[in-house]
Amino acid sequence: MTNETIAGAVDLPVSEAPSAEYAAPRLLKIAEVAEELGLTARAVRYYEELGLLKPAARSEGSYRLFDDDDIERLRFIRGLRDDAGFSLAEIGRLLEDEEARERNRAQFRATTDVAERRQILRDALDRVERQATSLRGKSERITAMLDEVETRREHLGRHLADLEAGREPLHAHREPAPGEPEPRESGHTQSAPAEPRS
Amino acid sequence: MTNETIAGAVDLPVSEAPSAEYAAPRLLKIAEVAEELGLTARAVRYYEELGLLKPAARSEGSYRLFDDDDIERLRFIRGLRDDAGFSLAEIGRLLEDEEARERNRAQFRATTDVAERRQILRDALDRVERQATSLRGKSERITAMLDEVETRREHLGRHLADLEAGREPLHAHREPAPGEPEPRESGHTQSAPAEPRS
DNA sequence: GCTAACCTTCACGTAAACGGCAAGGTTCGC
DNA sequence: GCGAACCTTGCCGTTTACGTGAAGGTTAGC
Repeated sequence: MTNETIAGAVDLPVSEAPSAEYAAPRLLKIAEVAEELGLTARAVRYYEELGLLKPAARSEGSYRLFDDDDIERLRFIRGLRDDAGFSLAEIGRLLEDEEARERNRAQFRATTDVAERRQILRDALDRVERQATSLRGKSERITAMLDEVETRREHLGRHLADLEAGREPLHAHREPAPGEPEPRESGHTQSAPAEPRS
Repeated sequence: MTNETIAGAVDLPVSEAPSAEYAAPRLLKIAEVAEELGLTARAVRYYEELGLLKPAARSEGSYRLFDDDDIERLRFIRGLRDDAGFSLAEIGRLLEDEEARERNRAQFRATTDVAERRQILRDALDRVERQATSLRGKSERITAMLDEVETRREHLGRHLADLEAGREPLHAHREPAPGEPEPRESGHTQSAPAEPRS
């Protein structure tokens, strides 16, 4: 309902009017941000409290004001939380790594000492590898489950199509029945109780 | 320490000794299961309390006894929790779907009515598609992040290799610096504050 | 310049996912 | 047949990720 242009509710904080040359960077109040992201104001405050979100900016009367970067960051957080199932602590670590990366880039540019640069790169590489490992674990697990599910879906689809077309393949020649893949015994991605062994 | 053959602590529930022909199905007590899976006994009891795990089997004195299927199920649960970040409630739903699938297969085999079979297949397909959708969301999100991270890693790797080899490519010709990909402006997978626009 | 609507900071409440302890029953080796 | 070790069922405590007021300041429209 409200995912069209939200615009219309905010009009730049009055304090020290900009030189009218900087395109005013559209600052949103907490409820607006929350609405746009499908969060609650409380949640956003909580994320700030945990240090996931920088103090953003405050109005004269200490209202929180969020810019586009903040919103991006919040969207990122929400994605990690909802889609990837990370805890806020994990998200915090990922974001910290992200910031350390920023700082390192500055550091890297600031020095010309090769040894120091090498060290910075090493650190960055370590962090990135930790992130990758963490993600790969989740990714592999989920992909495996997804494959399994997709296989079943195709199987079911074929079955259903057969039935719909009237030609029921009288599966007396040991067809594995609806959703079961071929009886393989190496299972450890299998979950269902599987038929009794004897 | 104890992940070799656990055997030695359990000796089949005495009640009504089997005909000595059924290979005794190795039943484990809760602590043994917990150890093998890296869980705690409390957690396992909690999963049962939530209905994720069937009553398994009880010894004469009401000790919980777990068989291989239970262990598989627990391993599945742990995987979904740790790797995929599902809540126990979500896991419960997935497991219920899994069981509904089992029941449906039995139903399917039990009937020969084409309409009924078609309905069973439709239901199964619906459930599977729900699972797939749920998983795909997570998978895509994580894969996207992983790609991003991998890209950075390769970038860093090349950089470091260059430095190690002594041939520092004096990146004065606008090399993006350590971990930054080419400056693309379409960003919305980006999180870090990005350099000031002007 | 007043009020409704929004914001602020406490502060306590809650659901989820267990941890931990108490009081008592069970198993098992000796 | 007995004690150490393990199990049982409560039941209360804890951490995480917020929800829900309370008490009061701020903003915006009239």
